[in-house]
Amino acid sequence: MSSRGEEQSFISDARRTQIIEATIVTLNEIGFVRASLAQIAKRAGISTALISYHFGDRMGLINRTIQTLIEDNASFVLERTKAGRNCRERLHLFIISSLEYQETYPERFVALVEIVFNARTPDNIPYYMLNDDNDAEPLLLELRTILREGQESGEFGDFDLMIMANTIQGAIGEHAAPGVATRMDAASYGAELVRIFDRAVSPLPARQP
Amino acid sequence: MSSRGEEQSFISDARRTQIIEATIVTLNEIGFVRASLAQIAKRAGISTALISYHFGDRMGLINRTIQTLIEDNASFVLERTKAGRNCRERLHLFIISSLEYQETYPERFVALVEIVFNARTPDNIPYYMLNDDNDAEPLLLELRTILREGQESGEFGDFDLMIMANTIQGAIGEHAAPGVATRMDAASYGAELVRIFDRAVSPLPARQP
Amino acid sequence: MSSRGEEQSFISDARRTQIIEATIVTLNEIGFVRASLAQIAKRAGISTALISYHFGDRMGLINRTIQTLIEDNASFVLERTKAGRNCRERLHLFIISSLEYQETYPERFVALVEIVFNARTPDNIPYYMLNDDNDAEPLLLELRTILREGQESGEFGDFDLMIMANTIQGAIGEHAAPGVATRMDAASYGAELVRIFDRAVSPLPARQP
Amino acid sequence: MSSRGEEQSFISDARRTQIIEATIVTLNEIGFVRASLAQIAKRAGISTALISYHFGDRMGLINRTIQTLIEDNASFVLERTKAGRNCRERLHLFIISSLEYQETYPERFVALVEIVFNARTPDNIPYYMLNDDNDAEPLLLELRTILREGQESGEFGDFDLMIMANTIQGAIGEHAAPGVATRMDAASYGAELVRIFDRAVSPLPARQP
DNA sequence: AATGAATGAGTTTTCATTCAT
DNA sequence: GATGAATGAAAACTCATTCAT
Repeated sequence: MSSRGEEQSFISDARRTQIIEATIVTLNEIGFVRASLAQIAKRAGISTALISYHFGDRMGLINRTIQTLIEDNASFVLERTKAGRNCRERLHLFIISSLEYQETYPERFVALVEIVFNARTPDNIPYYMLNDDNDAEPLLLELRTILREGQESGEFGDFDLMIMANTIQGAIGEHAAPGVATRMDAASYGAELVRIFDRAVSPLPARQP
Repeated sequence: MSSRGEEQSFISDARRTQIIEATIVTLNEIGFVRASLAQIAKRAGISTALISYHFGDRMGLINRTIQTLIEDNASFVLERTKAGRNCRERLHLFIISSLEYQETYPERFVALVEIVFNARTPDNIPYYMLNDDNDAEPLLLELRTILREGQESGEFGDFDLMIMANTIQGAIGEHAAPGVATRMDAASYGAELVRIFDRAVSPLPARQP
Repeated sequence: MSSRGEEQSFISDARRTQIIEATIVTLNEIGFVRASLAQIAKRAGISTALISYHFGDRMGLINRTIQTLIEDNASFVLERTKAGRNCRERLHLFIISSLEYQETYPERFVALVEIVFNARTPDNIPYYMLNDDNDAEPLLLELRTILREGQESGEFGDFDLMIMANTIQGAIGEHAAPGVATRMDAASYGAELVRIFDRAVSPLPARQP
Repeated sequence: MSSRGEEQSFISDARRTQIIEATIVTLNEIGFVRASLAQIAKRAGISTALISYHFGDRMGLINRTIQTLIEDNASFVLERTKAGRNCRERLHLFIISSLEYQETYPERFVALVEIVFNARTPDNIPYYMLNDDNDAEPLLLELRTILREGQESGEFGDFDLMIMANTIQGAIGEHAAPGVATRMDAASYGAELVRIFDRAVSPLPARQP
């Protein structure tokens, strides 16, 4: 509670933020495999020992970084999504704001991918295999909620919730695929995704000629 | 033509195959980052020097492995897909046989993912950013062909070719997502994907009630 | 200016000096080819990683070592040579003090030879082919200066400057040749060299009977 | 005695010669340190195992190579030197033909230097420290003989035999020093050396004005 | 005579981490 | 809070050599 303690905390927080930002830059420039503490420290302009001091060990830093990345992305998208007045609109907003985030902070998306697809727990479980259904992945949960409520309200037709949610999220991530982002900006890509999934989630109009 | 030359080639080829298989196992067990030559050699029951002898260097091995993985997957799927009598059927077969491959050789899919998302060229370009539209990625090309021909024949409606192709391929890969494969076998998952994308590619039925 | 900064610098400098001395010892004992970082570290009583830490890489260490060796030798000889009151005297002092240095620090001379005749640049240019006329080789430059000034003052006769300089320097180095140093100490060897080159540089008395 | 045996011997000899030539090329291109059997075999267009087969081990090859180089050089120079009708003439011929050899076969001289200054015996004695006075070094022996006989005949004055011999031989080698050979061809360099050492070996003319 | 296959030993270098200051 | 110093471990790679063929 002492002002000294707060002051130190401020400094610590700033340092941690700085290091995490340097980590994101490093992941973009040279990838997870080569992102050693030395490389990160160089980009942060500090010593490697200071990273260990603030994050305990390397995986501590990685975990804090991915946590930051997920939270940032989630808060950005969730804030914009909740403005939707019905499920279809919320789905549209989800797609569009997700792409807007990717376009605005491309390096954050790359850093996220680098960690998720490279990091493993000490017992060798890949991070991309970790997310048990309830924990983490707030965006996937939100997407499922939108879809479920849409089905319950009759706005959407019949489909498997998890599959549709994963498919939509996967499609969003594909904007970063090689050749795609260079060919089409996030808004156009989003518009097309909206068209595609509008049809995909619709209540079976194809069978009612 | 001498039996000597063939014999030696047999030995070499067999060794190379054995090492690539050990690489796939290693990538599954401990991931790309920890898949050192020592770990691979241990699983193959040989010395690390022998790997260098047969593949030049580590990236030589990685590149040969990914090439094998892509070719195997492609030939499996393409062979089954070509049996389709129209574009919709070929799309169905593409989805179903892709999932069948993933379910039959899950460790091959994981190995592919590990390499694609972790390897980088010497100038730090991620492998997942490499594929220019024409080169490599035979399955993505086939998928685009199916979709394009479907549009030309009127079987399919209007949508962006690349986006739809990427979306479908992404959705197929999501079968390996945590919780999905445990909840649903490849056949069921495929059936659901077929339903979803049948609607998504249909010629605008949603707007014709 | 802080005692902290100086202290740390002291530690680093001392370490670097210690490592260079261990390098010289190693070069004498087992030669350039076998002088691995491990061998040097063993003699210095430290880890190989510490060498890399202080010198970047192996060639960094080698280059710093040779630089030290050349500077030490040059300052020893130049200091004694400048006491000469005319060119002939300076030439005598140059020869004698060079041999004195070799006799006093024989291991430094060996280390220098080991590096110069074994090291190559990354593009395979031998170190013994590197010295362009102006750069480096301060002793050779001094020798040429003495000879040139002696010619200009009339103390010395006509001869090619570079050839005579190289010949004298070569002759000095030959004291370390097998059988020579064991047969004759530096002072006697120097006296004989002085006699020889006194005649060699003299203004053609042989043709003026 | 069988023609088969001779034939094989022919093949063996040719092979050995070929490998030694490849060794010389390799030593020139990349130096002793990097001249591995693999590099030599590559340049010879054969397998490394064949080198081991013909020379036992690496040092066997090196020793045969240096032996060849020394013999070639010696026979070239000795043949030309013996034509001299007195000691002074033989000294001139020795100097001139030595330089002619160096200019004609520069890569042989470099290879010799690379081996002599880099190779060490198993108990770490440098090759450049090996030559006991009688053995090997036929050219140094010849040079000493010329000088001794010149002194005995009165053609030459008083000087230390070994020192003068080493000095002359060192001066000859300096033609390969950086900047020298490019500035002056072997004939001019030889002429200047002859002038210099004519004075140096003369019977004390400097003291008789 | 010749080679491909194979390996153990050894190379340099980088790494994450600890510790005294 | 911050750093320079230091290290053991591990990385990829190269080497000389052996051996079966």
